[in-house]
Order: sequence, then C-alpha cells, then structure tokens
Amino acid sequence: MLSLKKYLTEGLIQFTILLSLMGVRVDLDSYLPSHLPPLHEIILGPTSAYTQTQFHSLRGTSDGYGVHPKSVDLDHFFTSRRLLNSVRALDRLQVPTTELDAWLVHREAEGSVSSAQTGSSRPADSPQELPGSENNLRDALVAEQGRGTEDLEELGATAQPGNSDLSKEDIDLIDILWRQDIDLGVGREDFLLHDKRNDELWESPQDDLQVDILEPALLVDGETGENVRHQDQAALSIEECLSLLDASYAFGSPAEFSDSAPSDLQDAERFPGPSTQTDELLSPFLPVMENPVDLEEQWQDLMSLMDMQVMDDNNSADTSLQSSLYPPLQPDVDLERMALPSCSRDQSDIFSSSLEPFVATDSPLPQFSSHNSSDVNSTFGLTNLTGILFSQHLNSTTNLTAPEVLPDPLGGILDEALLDEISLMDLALEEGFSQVQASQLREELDSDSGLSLDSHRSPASPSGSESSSSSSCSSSSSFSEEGAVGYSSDSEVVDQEDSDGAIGYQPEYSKFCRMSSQNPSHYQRLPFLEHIGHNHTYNMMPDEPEEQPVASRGSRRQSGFLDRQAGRDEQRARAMKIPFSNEKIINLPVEEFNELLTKYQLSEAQLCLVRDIRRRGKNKMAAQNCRKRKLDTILNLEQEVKRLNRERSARLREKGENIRSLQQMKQEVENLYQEVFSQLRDQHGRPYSSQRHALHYNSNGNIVLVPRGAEGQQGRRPEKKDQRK
DNA sequence: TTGAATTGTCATCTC
DNA sequence: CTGAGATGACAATTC
Repeated sequence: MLSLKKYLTEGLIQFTILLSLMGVRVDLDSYLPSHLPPLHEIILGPTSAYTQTQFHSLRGTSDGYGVHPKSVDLDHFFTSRRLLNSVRALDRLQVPTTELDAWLVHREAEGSVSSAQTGSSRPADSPQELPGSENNLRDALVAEQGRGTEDLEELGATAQPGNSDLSKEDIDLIDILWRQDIDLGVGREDFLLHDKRNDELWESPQDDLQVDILEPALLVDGETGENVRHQDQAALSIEECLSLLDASYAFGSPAEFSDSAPSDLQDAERFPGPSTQTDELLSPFLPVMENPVDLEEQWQDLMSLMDMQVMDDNNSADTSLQSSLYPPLQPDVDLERMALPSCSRDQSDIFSSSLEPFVATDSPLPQFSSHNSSDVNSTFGLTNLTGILFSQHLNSTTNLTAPEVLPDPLGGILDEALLDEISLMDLALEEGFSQVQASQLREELDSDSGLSLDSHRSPASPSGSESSSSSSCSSSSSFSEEGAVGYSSDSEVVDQEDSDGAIGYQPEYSKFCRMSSQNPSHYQRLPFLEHIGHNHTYNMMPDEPEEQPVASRGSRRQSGFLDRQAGRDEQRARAMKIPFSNEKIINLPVEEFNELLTKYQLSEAQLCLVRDIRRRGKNKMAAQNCRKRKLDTILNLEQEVKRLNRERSARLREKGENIRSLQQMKQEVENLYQEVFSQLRDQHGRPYSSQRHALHYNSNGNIVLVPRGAEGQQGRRPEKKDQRK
C-alpha cells in the first residue's frame, strides 16, 4: 500500500490536481479498482472511517502490546507495522490541512456552497447544490465555526471572499494554507485533495433528503469544524461511532449525550450535540491528533474492504449483527446497511435516501449508481463509510436485521496482488496501528478528568473525536485487543453479549478486561464491522463480566496495561477472520469447542490456527499455573526451611540443656563417688588410696572396690560388695 | 545500558 | 491414540 500510495500521490494525484485546476473534473476513484477505497482516502488517509481502525487497533493492540513484532510467526505483522509507521508519519503531516479545509468550507458555505467549498479543482461542474442544503450545512457548521474562528482569521480574507471565484480563490487559499502547513510537512497535494473531496461533497447533487442527511453528519463533524471531517464522516467508521457513543454513554456527560440507554435512537441523534461540546473541550488536541487518527481510520476502512474479500462467506453465525454491536448504537441495522449499501437501500427508503447523498459526495453520482445497482462491491467501501454515520442518525429507528441475507459486498473484486498487499496492511493496521498515538492520547486524556475524556470521545467533533476517540475509543472500545482487556475495560460499556451461546463471547481471562459483547459472527459478514467485533472481544478481560456497568469504565485508563495481553494469537485470529473469540477457543470444553468448530466452516488454515490458539492458550494458562505452583512450592519450601531451622534451634537448645544436665549429673555422681570412696576403709581401718583403688560398677549393679589396673578383673576379685548408696 | 523478572511458547512427558 | 495438564528450557519483553 505504501508504494501504491506513493505512486498515486506522486503521479496520478498531481496529474489530477492539474486537471482539476484546469477546470476538468477527474475522478481518480472511478479509475481505481472498485474494491479500493476512494482515492482521496488512499492518499490522504484521514477519514473518520479509518479512525475506527484506530480505535480498534488501539484497543486491541493498544500500545502495540498486542502484537509481538519479534515473533517469528508474525514477521508479516512486523513488516506491516513498519509500513504503518511510515503511513502514520505521512498522516500527521496532513493534519493541519484538514482543519483548514474545514474552516474554509464553512465560510464559503454561507455564500455559495460550491465556491466556498474548496474552490479547488472543480469549478462547480457538479450538479447544483441545493440552496436549502447549503443553509442546512451552514447551520450545522455554525457550531463548528465557533471554534474555528481563529483559524479563519488566520486565513484572512481569502477564505471568505472568494466564494464566487472558485478555482482561483480556492487556489489562493490553498496556497496560503499550504504555506502555513509547510513547516508541518503537509504536501500541497493534500490540500488540493481535500478541497477536491469537499467539492465533490458539495457539488454532488443533493436532494432535500440528502441535505438533511448531510446535516447531521456535518453537525457531528462540525465539532472539529472540518469539512474533511464532514465528508469523511460519511465514511465514519462504525467503531468510531460506537466509541463515541460508548464514551458518551459511559461518562454521560456532556449534557445531551449522557446516559440514556444506548439502544435509543436518540443516541444517534444526539451525536451532534455532544460533538460540539466535546469539540470545544478537545479543540486544543484536535489539530494535532486528528489526522493521524483519520488516517488510521481510513486504513481501517481499507482493510475492512480487504477483509471482506478475504472473509469467508461461510461465516454463518450472523445471528444478528445488531445485537453484537454496541448497544448504544442501536442502529445495528444501519451498520449493516452501511456494509451492504444495496441491500440497505432496498430495505428502507430512508436509508437509501440518506445513503445516496453521501455516496454521491464522494464519487460522482453516475459512479455511485452503477456501483449501487450492479456492483455493490465496488462502492461498498465508500458507501459503508458514508452510510455508517448517517444510518445511525436516520435509520436508528428501524432495526433491520438480515445479516444472512446480505451478500458479500466485495466478493471477488479485489485484485489478488493488491489484496495481498492490502492484507498485509490490514494486519498492520489492526495490530499496531497508531498505538503510540493512542497511548499518547490516552496519557493526555488520562490527565484530564473523566468527563473531558468523554467529551473527547464525543462523536460529534471530528478532530476531537478522532484524537480523543482514537485514544478513548481504543481504550473504551476494547479493541485492544484484548484491548480493553486486561484491562478493566473501557469498552465494555456497550457490551452486549451474544444471546447466542455459541457466538457470544464469554470473558475468559481475567487479564483481558475488555470484552465486548459483540458477536463475532456478525463481523464475518461485515469485514469492517468485524474489526470492531474482534477488537472488543479479543481485548476482553477473561474474568470480567460480559456486560460492564457504565460506572466501571472509569477503570479504562488502567486497561491499557491489560491490553497488552491481547496476544499475538488475537492478532492472528483477526487476521484469519476467526469468527469466535480466542477466549472461547481456549476455554471451551472439548465438546463445546468441537461443536463450535462444526458451526463454522473454517478453512484448514483457520482450523489449524484455532487449534494452535487453543493449544497455546491452554499451555499459557498451564504455564501460569505451573509457575504459580512452583512459586507456591518455593514459598512453602521456604516456610518449611524456616520451620526446620526453628526446630533445629530448639533441638540445639534442648541438647545444650541436656548436656548441661548431664554434666551436672556427672558432677553429682563424681561427688557421690568421692564421698563413698572416702568413707571406705581397709582391714586396718585406713582409707584406700585413690591412686591404687577405685570403685567400679558391676554389671549386676553392685559397686566393688578394685585395684587400679585391675578393674577388668573386678568380677573375679571383689573386695567389697554392696557398697550401694 | 544491563541484568533480573516476567511472560509466552515449544517440546516433552505423564496421566 | 488423543487430549489435557505439567514442566523444563528458551526467547521475548518488561521493569
């Protein structure tokens, strides 16, 4: 991907920009393989959709702990990470650009949408924007602009004035912005691209419905006040939304967002509100943090697209995707729709209406239609991204659950070579994407009060949401792999455990705090969703209850450490699209485990991986138990040694006492001996000489006086007997 | 930077 | 024979 990106950036993009400046609209996306994400996403990276990945990866692999680059088995992961780091570097540079675009757009929206927009490459060739839509957008953006006024001022008159003169003014603005960002390393192309994107968004024909749809999106993004964001918002990743919802849900905070049950549609509707607040709170961070996250999100989306191909259709267990998703996001259906634009459209007019505008924004309408009708896959990525956000807002009302019905959006479209490359990237993204950033953000956020954290996470503010969301989401979403795991669980807010016994994740390891109740099976169908699911699940803490109370989220900050636990196997499982959690793989009894395997038609490689995971997981636990036992044994032995030492000391004391006692007794015997001996008299009445005689005890207990040197003969010659005392 | 401690994994053995 | 568990050994990672 890196090479691809470079290629596009240096070649096609510049050429496109040139053409666009000349007034010729060129849609590179149309020339790209349908399965690929929009060109601007590939190049610029920063779309909210990628933020999902960020969250996910952060969760799952937060801090990169989840992946062990050194692992021989994960060489490809290691490589992916390197590439990913390069991508990140690029992404950071682009951050400022994004914001600037957004501000500019807002201003212009007031005057004339088309001109205001970016003025860039495309001179309003697109179908005329509806005035109403402009107004709506403008209104929506008002909140955003509040924060961005400073930036606007910096931009100076250029931003506002030239609405009418699109190309030239836009170019001027771009130049100004570009100069400002030069230090940051942002390429001018970036601006152009952003502008173009914006233009597309605005230019695309919009119905009233479309306008309405856009409005929410704009509002949401409006926090950051970035156009790009808005546009990206279309691509807003589910994870991001979820994380945002989760954050709001968990912390409650910022006013509107707080609390209520996630399931409500209102939650989705609330998005805008929180975003604005959060935006203010987050604004300081946003510029810096935002883009990286976006890039990651974009990558995530891209990866998800790739995943779809890779994904096996067999993944049966799509009981209800909705159920697996965050509760707060109620709009499970929306998510599905996002995944499957065509289907979603069919199902509900509302959805389709909402969806179309976004699709149109990113790509020319014709393109969209074609994709939509015939080739779902081609537009899938875009539509998904676009649809996600809106679906939540608009579609939340209806729960459409027909996962099984949904076709594989990308089936077989991807070029294999490209797919391989993308797959690699996907791995990298999922594993360690922006973990460093996430950790940084997390630190910042951690310093802040919990409320602030939540606010950061609010869905509304693109930049804020991204930066904060990346961190918060990662923390909250449990992506960590084992994300939240080990972790006290951030994510869990929403955890809905699968009602399905088979599918539902069950927290296993105490290590992994985070557990999302999301049902992995759903993700099988929806690759990008799958990331989310995996993240949440894998990051779970084993011992943690599946559903964590909202209050428990406070511990998220600590979860990062636990996230490390998300092991390589988690990564592997995700890479291989294993439809169930490692927890289950490891902890289920043999019978249930086999039953689980039978439920899913897994490839040989997947089966092998699952068994390896089970083996390693069990061995890991066994090793832990073994070490624990060993440690206990050592401690017991230590105690035993101490006890024995004490006993030894006691025995020594006893021995000493006995010796002393013996000495005393000997002394007494000696004294008695002397006394007895001194009283003995011979035949002449003279005492015996102790020199020549001695008293001796016979074996029979008698005491006899024997001459010295003849004690051995005493028995034979007893001179005196019965001298007992 | 070094070294100890921790942890994960593999190989092997036992039940 | 298979699976699970135990454990020594090694390597990776963290502190």
